[in-house]
Amino acid sequence: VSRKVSDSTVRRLSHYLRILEHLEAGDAGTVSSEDLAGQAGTTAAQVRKDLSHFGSFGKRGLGYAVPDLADHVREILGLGRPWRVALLGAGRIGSALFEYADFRRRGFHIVSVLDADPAKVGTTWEGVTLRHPDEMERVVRDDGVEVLILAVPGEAAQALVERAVAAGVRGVLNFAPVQLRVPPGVAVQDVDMVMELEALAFELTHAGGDVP
Amino acid sequence: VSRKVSDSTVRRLSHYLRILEHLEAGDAGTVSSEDLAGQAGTTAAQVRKDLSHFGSFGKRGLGYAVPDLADHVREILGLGRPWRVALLGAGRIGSALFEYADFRRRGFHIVSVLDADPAKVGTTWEGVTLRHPDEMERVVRDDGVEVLILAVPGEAAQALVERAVAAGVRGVLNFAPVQLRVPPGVAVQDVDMVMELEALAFELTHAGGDVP
DNA sequence: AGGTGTGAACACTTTCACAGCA
DNA sequence: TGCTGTGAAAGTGTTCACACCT
Repeated sequence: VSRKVSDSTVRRLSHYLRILEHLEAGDAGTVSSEDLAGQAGTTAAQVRKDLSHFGSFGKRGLGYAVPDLADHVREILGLGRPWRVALLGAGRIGSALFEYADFRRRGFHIVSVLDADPAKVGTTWEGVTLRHPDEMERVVRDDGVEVLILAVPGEAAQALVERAVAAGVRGVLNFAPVQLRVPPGVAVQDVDMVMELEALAFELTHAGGDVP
Repeated sequence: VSRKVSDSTVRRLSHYLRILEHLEAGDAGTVSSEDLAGQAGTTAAQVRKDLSHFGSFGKRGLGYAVPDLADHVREILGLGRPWRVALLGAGRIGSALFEYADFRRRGFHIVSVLDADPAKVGTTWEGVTLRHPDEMERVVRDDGVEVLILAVPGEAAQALVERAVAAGVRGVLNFAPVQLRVPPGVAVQDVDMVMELEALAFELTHAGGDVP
């Protein structure tokens, strides 16, 4: 028996979690779907529907207990355990991502870094020694890598992903502007900043409302 | 008279454009919706429907002329002219974005950089002198800034956006993990890398298919 | 009262299937 | 013939409205 949960629902859950952690840090012991919706920029019905796919976490007439709901959402998203992540590409974007503290805060630990630049291979970043992509298979196996953050220029992306997947990686966060081909069972999330800017350009261009 | 175009359609158009520019660089003088769909990871019907919102660009029995269609898509997305962009936040992520060549290639020109760090203010990056956010209004006016890339730590985001918008900015590409409040007529696109990783974690966790 | 959980109504998107033109 | 452009059908996601619990 399986119910499909939409991608938008998952994204919203992630957003709710951010807000809940904010509330946890503050005083609030309880929130209503109305409150949460307000802060997340959605509707109360949407919040309740999203949560209802996974269980009944609220108390009627009261709302949701903040720490309790936060725990549930973390569990739903699969954040109940740490994730072992490899960073592929130690260039500008790669190094920025490596230092991005919010990843670790949510349990995503960058345990390996790979880069083809001989000047970088062998150096150490906060205790992680940079390796050459030739060592992909060994690194994935030895470090127990589950997820790959792909921040390489683009031409090399597909070949590297194939090796990573063959070695056991099951998820890829892809910053390369290419359509990756992966076998079934492997999850890919694309981050395309040019696409976002273009969506913005479109909105601004067609601001008046109508399209020919 | 106004037809609404869905966000997903716009994202796909951006994707098509990337593929078309690839084809342009190669030999291909013409593509079918089938071809394009294959490379974009969608269906032929979807491609045709997406394009049909804006006109009839193909020839029946033949397909689409590549350079012609590329031009049309560029025009649709609002890339027919350059865009003046300001970068707010010259930290790790900000500096990576500044050097991201694909922005310029598509006509997004970073004409101003602002950062609160006194050690950075006054220095010059590829001909752009870093300014302090206090000068926001002057910078937006003098440099003709239309779009803001927001790459600041998060607490400061809302206040800075309000000033930028008041000064005339109409679009924001937001990397700060906060829900920005902007007046109607201002477009915001959020890029949340933690959310992407969480979507990945969710997929991997619920791989077997079913949800309680 | 007050706010959740949810089936049913609604809105939007994608897919189908085919008429129509090069 | 081959492939586009497009109404109609199917499928998905969102909103409504209210029964139900505390």
